[in-house]
Amino acid sequence: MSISDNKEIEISKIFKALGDENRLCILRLLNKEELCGCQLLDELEIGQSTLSHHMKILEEAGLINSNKVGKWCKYSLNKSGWQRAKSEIMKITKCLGDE
Amino acid sequence: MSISDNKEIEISKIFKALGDENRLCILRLLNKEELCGCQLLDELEIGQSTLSHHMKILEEAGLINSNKVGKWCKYSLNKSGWQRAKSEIMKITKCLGDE
DNA sequence: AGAACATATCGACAATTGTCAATATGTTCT
DNA sequence: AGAACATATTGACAATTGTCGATATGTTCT
Repeated sequence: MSISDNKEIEISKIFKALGDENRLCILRLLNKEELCGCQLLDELEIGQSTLSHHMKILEEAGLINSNKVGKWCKYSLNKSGWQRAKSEIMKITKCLGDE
Repeated sequence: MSISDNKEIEISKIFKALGDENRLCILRLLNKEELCGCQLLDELEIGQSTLSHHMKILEEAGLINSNKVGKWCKYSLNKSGWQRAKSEIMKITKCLGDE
């Protein structure tokens, strides 16, 4: 469950969360499938505490959901944060004629 | 003219550029109209050198164009960076069913 | 109960970032 | 030429961020 669905999330927080290579990599991996932390660790060149830190930032930005199942924590993409990021981009670029 | 149109711009650089409140504010202002630095300064609570720094980051990310006209520098939104940001978001969230 | 595992938190540290004042560069006007 | 203006650059500094190792918490298995 996302802890931030009901909060007013600052849009800059979302973009900040997207502005790190490791976090973008995590998001691309989660696009393919739901994964737990230890699976993500296999794919990335970072330590466990660093991963945990990144997941917290992504969750607080509303970009992912986390679901504790036994000793695992399964992470997946959360639609609402993405929707906000996209609509903000649409809003700012509307004079450019999106297509 | 943008100095970065012909360069390969990293996607995280674009999101980093979007992850600052002042820069988002600048972009929202430029959405309404082309503006020069001194006009932007009137709207923001930052010093001139700080503004110049932000404009450089936005330009290097490919999000704005700058056009020197006499002693003024006129800034406007640049389509290509926005297109990349949007298409990256679309790519990562395709499993969520964009609409 | 104890071992092995998954994740979170804490404290420390280096790197990056946002900001400013001062200065430099370049333009326009008198 | 000199004054006034617009912007860029430099150097300094504080705040934030990404990273790690160590430790804590909680779960599963034997």
